Amino acid sequence: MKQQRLVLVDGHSIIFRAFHALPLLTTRAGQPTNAAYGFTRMLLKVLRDLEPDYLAIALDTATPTFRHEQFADYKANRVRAPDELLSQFPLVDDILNALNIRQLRVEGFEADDILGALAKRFASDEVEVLLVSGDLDVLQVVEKNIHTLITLRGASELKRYDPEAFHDRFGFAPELLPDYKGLRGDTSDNIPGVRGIGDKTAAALVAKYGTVENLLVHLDDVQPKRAREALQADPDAARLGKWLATLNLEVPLDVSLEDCRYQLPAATALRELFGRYEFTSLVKEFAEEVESTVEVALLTEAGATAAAFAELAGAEVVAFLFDYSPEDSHRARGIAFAADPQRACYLPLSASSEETAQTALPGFSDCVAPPASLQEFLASETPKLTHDAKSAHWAASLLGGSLNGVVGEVMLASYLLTPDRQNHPVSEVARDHLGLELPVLPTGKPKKGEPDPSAQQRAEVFGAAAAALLKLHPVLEALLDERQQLALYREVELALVPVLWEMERVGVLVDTERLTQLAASLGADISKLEGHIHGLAGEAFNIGSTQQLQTILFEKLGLAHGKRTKTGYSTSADVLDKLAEEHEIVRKILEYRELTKLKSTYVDGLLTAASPETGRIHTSFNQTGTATGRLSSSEPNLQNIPIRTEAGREIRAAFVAPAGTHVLVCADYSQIELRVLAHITRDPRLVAAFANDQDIHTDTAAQLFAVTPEEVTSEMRRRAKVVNFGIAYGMSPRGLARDLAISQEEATQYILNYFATYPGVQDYMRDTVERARRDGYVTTLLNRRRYLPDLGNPNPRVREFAERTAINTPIQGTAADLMKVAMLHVGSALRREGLRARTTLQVHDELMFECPKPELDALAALVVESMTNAMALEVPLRVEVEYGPNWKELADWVVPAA
DNA sequence: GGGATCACG
DNA sequence: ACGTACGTGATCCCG
Repeated sequence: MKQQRLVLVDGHSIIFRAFHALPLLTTRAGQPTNAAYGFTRMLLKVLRDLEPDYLAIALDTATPTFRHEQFADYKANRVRAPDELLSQFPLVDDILNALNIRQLRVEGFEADDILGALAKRFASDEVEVLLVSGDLDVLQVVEKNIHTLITLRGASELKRYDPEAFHDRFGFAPELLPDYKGLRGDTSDNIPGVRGIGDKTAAALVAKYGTVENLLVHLDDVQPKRAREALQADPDAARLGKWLATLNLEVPLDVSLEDCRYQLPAATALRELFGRYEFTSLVKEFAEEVESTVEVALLTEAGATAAAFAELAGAEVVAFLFDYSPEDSHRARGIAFAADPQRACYLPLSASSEETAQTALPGFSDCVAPPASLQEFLASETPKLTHDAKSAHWAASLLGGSLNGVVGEVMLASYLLTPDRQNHPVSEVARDHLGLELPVLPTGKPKKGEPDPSAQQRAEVFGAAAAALLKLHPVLEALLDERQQLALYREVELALVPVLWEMERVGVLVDTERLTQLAASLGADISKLEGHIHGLAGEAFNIGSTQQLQTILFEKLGLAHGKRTKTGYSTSADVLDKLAEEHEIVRKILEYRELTKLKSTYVDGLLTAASPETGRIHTSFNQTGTATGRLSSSEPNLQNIPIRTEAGREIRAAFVAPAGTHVLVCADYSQIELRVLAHITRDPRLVAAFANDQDIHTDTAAQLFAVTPEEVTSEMRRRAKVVNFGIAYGMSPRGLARDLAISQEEATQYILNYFATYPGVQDYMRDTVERARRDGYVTTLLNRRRYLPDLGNPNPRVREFAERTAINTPIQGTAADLMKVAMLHVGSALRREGLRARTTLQVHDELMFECPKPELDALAALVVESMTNAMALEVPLRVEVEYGPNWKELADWVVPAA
């Protein structure tokens, strides 16, 4: 039988070598990766070159070893590893787990000891052992069936030592290495050695006398004289040095050869792993053999186009991508589709009639309406894959048709796999998961006079991308399946797309006249304030410039400055609030800030966004924009319309229902995050408070201040509310102290009281962080996942931030899961009941509807039912419904008497 | 294009 | 001694 091969790697020594040999690479997010990358490369090289049957990695532990206990100076000269290196150990851990490599750690022993011990234990004529290290120490166990490979030149090459190679280099037997090292010392381990004996002498002495002990017996004969005197002066140095350099082979480690049997995971998993850490070249190395090119047909005449669509009718699944025009992000100037990964078609589409030819492709400005065959294809139930289905709904609609049959969406699948990514372009997702380099259009704006990329170029790029979707989507689904996220993907995210599309399509009605009046009155107030402020300052200046404002406030007027920013002293509202008593100008500036913000962002912004024909605003609900699973809203953002100040609420008055015929209906989840917290923590008191429908802040206040609920004052309740609020963010005593304007000691006491009251919450915080550190990620109720590599970051600020994120994400993310499910339920209930009411906005814990007046009670009942029963938690969910003519004047809806 | 500021949950 | 909660997006200024 062929000799089996066991490879044992000294993890730390390779990681250190890699760190120092490679420039400081980082991910886009700033996580250093050079050591993890170099280490991974080395492992892959070992796997490829050595083809081990068995493989394990030994690692040092943080605890001191028996060597430290015996010799305080052992490795005492080592400087602490830099943060950039320490922060990479969690990555290495994750990589080893993902590669399925057995990790060996034994407290009190070094990786070297483990390598030596296992080598001796398993080496035989049946099993060859290869030790891989960056240190020479392991060479001492080299023998017939134990060879070692030592890194050369950083970590890119390995030199192999068998007994002969060892003898060639050192001139004595491998087992005498500790004797040699004991004599000459080792500066890197702070082994002193015998003063006056260096490399050459030590090697000669060991070659002649063998062990240190034998050498000391024959001390009188030792030549040269210098060495003899050195040994006579300090014989213990040699004994100690040898002892330190000798591997301890008595490692208590229960591991069998079979435990280490090794098989590299599938290429798909490797690409996902390497993609996560942006090891782009490794992703490429594990790329599938990609067909050289995709054959793309540019459809320019009706016959070929009709034939191409006819062919799709019977396809199992068709991938398509719209090519959007830069002027109007929802209008398509072309569509690419593919039913076969090697062949794609691209159909240029004309600009709509009211537009000029400038958005049309060169040579195609005379195209008329899109062909009926395209409309039929999009509207058909033919199973379709695309990248961004909601935008595709828009495009199909602008083409005068509709879209059906979407069964897969690469953007959403990629989002669930890596929610931290800022965007999910097909080209990057394909690179990460297929190792496929897709062609891209020339970057940057075309220079003046140059035409846009030609239709042919666009056809190549979009055709190749559409074809890639056919291969990409199954890979993403397989990864989602492994992570148990298929249900979340298909039944929540994918199902939500048409709901969001419908909300965007319907839009919200704004009262543009009211906004215009508001613009005028704000404008007048602002210019009055401006004059007043300039007068108080004694000169005209730009109040909107923080730099000019700093000069006026802190230099000219000599007001006390607070915290610094990168560019000078802060003029933020919390700093100005503290100065408000000092000088009238400060109060006026705060007022000016409030009004200019309202006017520019909201009044003017909303007027620009409103359609001149319909008065409606069609925001975009971004489904892949947050790391927690929430939606975001943009162009314009309708999730941050003012509510906290009286002037701000005037903006809400401009969000209206069609006058006379409709009402706005707003449905809010009450205390959604605290209910989720109660569910996740199962904390008895928290659960009971919600089960009994108590006022949670009053309940908390009663506990924090040790009074009965009746004795809770409004101030106590306010403070308890701040505490409850902060808990979900992993607040610190300092943050709480600042928010409540109390001492840190007092804040600490509040938090201690809180945890004493709700011990389940404290357990949750501890357990969540601990588990996240172990797994590398946190999850929500529906198994949404967020990776938190910074949990191992040695910088306390960075690490603690990650810890708070670990605490907050399951809470915020579960609430987001709940709301998404509720929206789906509401959507199907509206359809089932045949109501004309429409969902128009979602603001995280709130849904807004535009409702025909006669449907008010039916809608409200339906919404309460759908939202309340979205998921069954340990605590009941409560929903409050209000209605009115606009978003400011709302009245409570109550269940009508039967 | 980045930083400061401020609107929301 | 040091910076503060978690998650977003829009606007303005300024280099």
